[in-house]
Amino acid sequence: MTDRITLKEVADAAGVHMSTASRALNEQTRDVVNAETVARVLKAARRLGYTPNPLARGLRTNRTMTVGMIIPDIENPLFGPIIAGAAARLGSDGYSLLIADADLKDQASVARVIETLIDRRSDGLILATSARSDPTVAELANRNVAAVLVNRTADASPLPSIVGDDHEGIGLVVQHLVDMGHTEIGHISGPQTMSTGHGRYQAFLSWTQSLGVEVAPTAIEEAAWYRVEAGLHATSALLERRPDITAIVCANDLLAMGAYRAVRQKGLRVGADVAITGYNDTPLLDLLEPPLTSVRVPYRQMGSEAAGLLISMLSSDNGSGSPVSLRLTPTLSVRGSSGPHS
Amino acid sequence: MTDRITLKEVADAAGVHMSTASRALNEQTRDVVNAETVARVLKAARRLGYTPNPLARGLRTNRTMTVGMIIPDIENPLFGPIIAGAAARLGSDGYSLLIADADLKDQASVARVIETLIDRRSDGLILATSARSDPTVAELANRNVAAVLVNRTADASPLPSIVGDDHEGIGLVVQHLVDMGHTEIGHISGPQTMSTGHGRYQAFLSWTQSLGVEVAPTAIEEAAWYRVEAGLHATSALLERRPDITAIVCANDLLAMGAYRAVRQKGLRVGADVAITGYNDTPLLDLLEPPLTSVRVPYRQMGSEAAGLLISMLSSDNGSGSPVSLRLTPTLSVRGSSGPHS
DNA sequence: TTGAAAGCGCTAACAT
DNA sequence: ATGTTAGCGCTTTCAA
Repeated sequence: MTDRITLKEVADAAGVHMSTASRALNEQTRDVVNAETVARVLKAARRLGYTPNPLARGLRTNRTMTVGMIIPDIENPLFGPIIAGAAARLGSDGYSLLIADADLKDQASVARVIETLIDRRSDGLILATSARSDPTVAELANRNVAAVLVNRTADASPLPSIVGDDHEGIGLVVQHLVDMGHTEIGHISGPQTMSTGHGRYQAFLSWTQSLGVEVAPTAIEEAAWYRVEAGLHATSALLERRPDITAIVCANDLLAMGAYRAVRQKGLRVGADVAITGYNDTPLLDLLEPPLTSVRVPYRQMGSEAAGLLISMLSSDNGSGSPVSLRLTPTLSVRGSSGPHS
Repeated sequence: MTDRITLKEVADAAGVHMSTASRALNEQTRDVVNAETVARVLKAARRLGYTPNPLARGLRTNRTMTVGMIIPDIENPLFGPIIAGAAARLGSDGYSLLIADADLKDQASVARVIETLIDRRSDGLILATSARSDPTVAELANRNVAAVLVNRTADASPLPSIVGDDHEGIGLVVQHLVDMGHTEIGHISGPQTMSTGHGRYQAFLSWTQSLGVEVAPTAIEEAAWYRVEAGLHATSALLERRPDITAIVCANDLLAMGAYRAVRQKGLRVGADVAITGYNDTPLLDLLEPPLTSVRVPYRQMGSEAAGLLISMLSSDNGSGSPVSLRLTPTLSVRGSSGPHS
């Protein structure tokens, strides 16, 4: 690569000492320097194409202006918007985003990846990985690492989190199904080890109860993973047991895809015979026949807010004002898969 | 964060000088040091939990062990696997991945993002953005920045690239359609400003010709963007003009989704009346009715190969052995959308 | 085989 | 308002 201009060269070109050039270039300390000098330094810097060496600066200031993000499996379409939102917010504050993807099934890999990011001297971490009981969350808090959870959270997490409001989201779904005249409503829950799976399950119980919909334990089936196949099996089991069910609330879109298949395998029609709803409003699933009714979560904003929260944690010199977790409000995209009770 | 152990502390603990500790810790120079001393230093380092400060090291060595990656729009599901593949390969070689997403429609934003990555002293760059004529590609080459193009390439690119073999992929599709008895085959091409759009278009012409399928210019329609709506409009226009067409090769899956709609709007059945094929084999689209026939590109491998190529460029002390571009072989996923000619 | 010393480029006390 | 100085933690000559 081209040889880089150093601060000293800029200073020489401007006829001032290095430290004066440093002060002139730094917004914080600029006002201490003679205005005319500042102009001269800035001009020289621009002319020479000076860009500060972040390593030298970081070595001195002990900040890298880098944030690490751990993604469980980056191929999940969920994370694109989260990354994009975080990257944009970080970039506008001068931070860069270090990405590491870890295999969630392999706890050791998660730990290793986190260590890498810390060893890199990331100023803070954004975690998209956590299960409800995740030892690393507590450990990071203990080690006093600045970190934020996004999308999922841990039980009684010592780390702040930005998540979707699952209670609200499931409420929209259940309310909608009730409005459509359904009374026999089932639930394909996500894994109860994840906050989303657990939260949506609890929300389902809570809303059906408060809306006066009776839900027997037989109307609920847990999927072990967020996968199409798991949704297929769970729904098959559910329909076998409870053929009277006319609407199924799925804990996410992949499970809903499995439910589509199961319903069809039973010779029933999605939407007309059995209403199905998803969660996440994954792109392209509105192209299905029938298009999937799903809860839209503002994932891009989620990434952005997580970054913002972390930045505020990093820049609060005082330890005051403990950072506040956020619960983002979802909306319901009503489509053909959730027809009226016939 | 916790106070970090420095090399000096390790050296003191081991009762040697800092420079000896440095040599003992570095694989390259370890053999210069007394074996017993090495053991003592390593033990001390492990006991104290020493991790080298990458900023100090980078400042000294002028390498950050960081690679920057520019993504056009990270929300495109294409890039998840590419990122994952690259991150894995880089990680195993001690590199970290800096991600920046740029708005492709905004050339200035692309340039800004690239500068950020360079200013960060990334050792090299992976670009997933380039159009066929992209000034930044030439500029990077001129500036002698180590960089690799992935997924797309530029015309006569001075930078090596890892892309899918579009000629091969379209060949699989056309051959398949011919096998199914189709003789009136149309093409919804991608934007000709992108190498994928152009390459697949050329491949379509080439394969139809060599397989003896006559293709009038009226059988081809260009979509201005890779979007569902563009596919819808283009396909509508195509079918309006050429109602005799029984098979449509789409330049990517989103365009194919638009084609589904257009075909249905004409009161025709996808698969039975008009065969449709896509490109990319986007997850979940096999769940459509009918499931989409599409060309599968090994995107994860693509990311991995790109990283590997860049690493080899970075570590070749000699300027010899110019890096070799790669063209990865795709496969065809045949599904219900490409039925036989009836 | 090991130690001493310099310096990568920057910031921040301290001095003027 | 500006210059002097020290030092962040490391690698790497040069000496011993």
